[in-house]
Amino acid sequence: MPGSIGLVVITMKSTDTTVRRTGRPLSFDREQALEQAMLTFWRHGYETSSISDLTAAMGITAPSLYTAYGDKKQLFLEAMRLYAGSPYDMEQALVEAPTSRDAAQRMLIAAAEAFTGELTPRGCLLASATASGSGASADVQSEVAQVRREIQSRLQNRIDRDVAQALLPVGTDSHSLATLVIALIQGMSVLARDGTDRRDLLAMANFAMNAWPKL
Amino acid sequence: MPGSIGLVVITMKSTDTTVRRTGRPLSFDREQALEQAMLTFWRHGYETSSISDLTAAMGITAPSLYTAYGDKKQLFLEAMRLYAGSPYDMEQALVEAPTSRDAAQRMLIAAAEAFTGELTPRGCLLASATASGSGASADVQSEVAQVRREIQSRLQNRIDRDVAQALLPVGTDSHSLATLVIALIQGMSVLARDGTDRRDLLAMANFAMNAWPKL
DNA sequence: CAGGTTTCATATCAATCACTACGAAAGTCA
DNA sequence: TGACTTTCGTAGTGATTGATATGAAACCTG
Repeated sequence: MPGSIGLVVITMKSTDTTVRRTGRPLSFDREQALEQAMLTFWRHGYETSSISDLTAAMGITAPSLYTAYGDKKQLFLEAMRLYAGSPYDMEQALVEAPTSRDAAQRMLIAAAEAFTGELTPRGCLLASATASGSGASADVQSEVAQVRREIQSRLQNRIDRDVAQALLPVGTDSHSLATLVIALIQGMSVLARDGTDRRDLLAMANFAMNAWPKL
Repeated sequence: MPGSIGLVVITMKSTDTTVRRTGRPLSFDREQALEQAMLTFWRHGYETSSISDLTAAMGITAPSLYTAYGDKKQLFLEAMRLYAGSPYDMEQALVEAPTSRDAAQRMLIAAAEAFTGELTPRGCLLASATASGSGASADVQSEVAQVRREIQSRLQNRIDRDVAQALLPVGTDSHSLATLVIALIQGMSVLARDGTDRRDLLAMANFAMNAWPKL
């Protein structure tokens, strides 16, 4: 979930960059430009980021953008994958947490910190970039929604595991619990954009954990 | 907070409509057209609703829109006030609730229902319409944020009143509590837009109330 | 070097953006 | 009725949108 600024993200693209290709080579760093595109989408949203905004931030011209990434939609989807990180990473984080309660708390804390970073835009790209849009971008909105649902689903599975292992009361409503955590994270994005500072978000997240079921 | 579809909202505009005015009269219902504009902004957002979208929904032409409402920004702000209702109404609702806990619970339930209405777009206009946008709409974003902050502030004051009357533990963190409720409402908007149904949102809201302090 | 391939910068494309000039139409007021 | 005022529909404004055509430039291969 957190943005990976400064981290080298290993993307699993089909184009193998180790193969020597003929023709004039790219004159810019494809990953670095993608990161700038991600930051632009993060700050200004999908439809409300223009190609001009993107090319200015990426330091390339429009034709370079289109030959390197396809079109605006594909560029956004690639930027979104860079932002969200690989699903494997999150699966790992959920597995490594001792309990689902820890996992939820860590997610909330990580969100509060990521949404108020000094080097990045405020809020969450997944929450804000396609929060609204014209009918023309319905497919992009739905792809973003699917990423959110997948995160929620993985957390719910983690909770179910704890219930099965008697770390949570029998009959715990794992669905509502996972929904609650995701809703809080999305809501924190709005508040962070409004200027709520990190300390307040962390205090709120801490408060919210009081709703977590006790044995 | 809920949209007032079907309700006549008394707006406190300086233009007194009871005064006979000279010249050709308006050929459309100003309030009804405003409601259609609100629904359009609600569904598609501020920047991502075009003047064409708005005039089509309102059943008027562009010049009529501009003479009646000013420009796109003023139309949106007026539509937002129609959506949010008068501050007096919300103050009243907060006062009428027996306790701040009831007030918070009612706000959550009202939000869950309003965000999944069959006659209205999903989610919350205040949460989604300006969730992202170009720098050109920063002033509009800030006005929406101010409405959100005012709602949060009023809830916090209501909580403080309960603390003073010993209905809540001394030292209750009213700020975090109010922040939590607002964050949940904003988050529910995102989930409602993703397709989460009313039943799930209500169950989640109910679950979240477990975080409310007990005496 | 010559041939092939890809990216480069320049200059644009049609479509849409928010917004408005203009004159006819429709009302009030004397 | 005849001014006066305001809104009406038509047709556009310049600017910006996402996306490209074009030919020169830069690389690998042979």
